[in-house]
Amino acid sequence: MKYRRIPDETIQRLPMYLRAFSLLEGEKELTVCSRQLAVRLGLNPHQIRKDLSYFGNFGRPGVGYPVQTTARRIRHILKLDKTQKTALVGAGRLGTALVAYPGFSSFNLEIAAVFDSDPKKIGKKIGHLTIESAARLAGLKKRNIHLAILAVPADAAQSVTDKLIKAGVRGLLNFSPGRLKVPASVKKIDIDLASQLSILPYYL
Amino acid sequence: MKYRRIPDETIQRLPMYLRAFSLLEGEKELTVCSRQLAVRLGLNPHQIRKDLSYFGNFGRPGVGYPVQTTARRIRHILKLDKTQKTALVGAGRLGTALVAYPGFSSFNLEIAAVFDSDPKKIGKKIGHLTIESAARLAGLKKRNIHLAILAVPADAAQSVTDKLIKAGVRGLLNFSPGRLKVPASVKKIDIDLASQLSILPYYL
DNA sequence: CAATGTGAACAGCTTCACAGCC
DNA sequence: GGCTGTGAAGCTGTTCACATTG
Repeated sequence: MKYRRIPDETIQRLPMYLRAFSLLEGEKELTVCSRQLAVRLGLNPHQIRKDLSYFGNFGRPGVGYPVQTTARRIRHILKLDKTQKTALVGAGRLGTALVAYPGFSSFNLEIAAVFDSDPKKIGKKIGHLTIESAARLAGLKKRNIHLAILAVPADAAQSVTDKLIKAGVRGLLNFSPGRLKVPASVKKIDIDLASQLSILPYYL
Repeated sequence: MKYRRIPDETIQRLPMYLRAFSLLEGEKELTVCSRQLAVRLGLNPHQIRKDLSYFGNFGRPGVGYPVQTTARRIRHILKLDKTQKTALVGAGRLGTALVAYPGFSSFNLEIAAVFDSDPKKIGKKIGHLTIESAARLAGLKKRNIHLAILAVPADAAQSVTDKLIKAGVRGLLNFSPGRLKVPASVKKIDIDLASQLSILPYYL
């Protein structure tokens, strides 16, 4: 396939594909076809084939997709073949829940540091991590941490973000509501819990 | 404007608009034009005008949008002009964090009941709510609760969902990964934390 | 003159149809 | 015959230009 820009939507579906392929790996399946995958994931087989084809020829006509190879290749594309360290800023209830969240490890994601600005929290432990002062954010670059999760109150979000970016963070998962300005070189994903929930009543 | 189907994306932006208009209400602004709003929200003025125009004539040419009226109308469209009660299923760390989450109330959203299947947790309190047995989910209809947040482990998600739907729930905010089958009459929004985070390394 | 509302142009993603391969 | 990969068609959402209104 000649080069075409890969849609963001395709990237967003890759973790779903990876999860499915990992499961199939565990089930010792050797190959899987787009039709079976589509049933498992509740989407269209054409979509799956198109998505995977953006990255080269994953499958073999007449056979399907080799489970192990494809899993490996998706992991590689998402850069999840090595553990990705993430910093968490905000050791409130949401932050604490995220540290304990069991879903990250299967994607090779690891929360490797926790920061908070509240002096009373600094030095305390969450799981096996010690809460550090926000002043130490600048050290992230040396620790090779380039991803961060933002779980701080809205009024602190922008200033923390600025510090993170100065410290070399280039990917941000933002739980705080409202607008967060980041340079184009930084990828930001917003999860606004209240907005998401407030959409539901509309459909009642 | 003659009737046209309203894009889902437009609905998804309404909470953002509502938040902005609520803020402006607090600032005692009387009107606001799409250009100002666009700057505040970091998007395109055309987009805002198009979005709002789906619901009738909100604004006045030459003037802008009346802050209070528009806020009220968006609240009405989203059915947030009355408090919307939500059930939370899963009193783990994530569930606990959600009960305490401060962002819901400004949208008139209220977590009004908490359920868990662990007998050790039942009867305990989270904030001012008492954790109830999952067996009591069937009573949601009588309590006039039609929305639910699902924060249970993946393997319990489908069976809980089936119970919720039997109990009359018609809107679901789902935090569990993997596919959840719901009838077309039920609106489901998925928040897959691990998938979201695992997209970030791709862009590094 | 300022700003909305909207048909139309545009862009991007999804679905389709089928050629090519196993 | 079964299944992938892909150009093309179809569809949906965004951006634009401008007529219209205050």
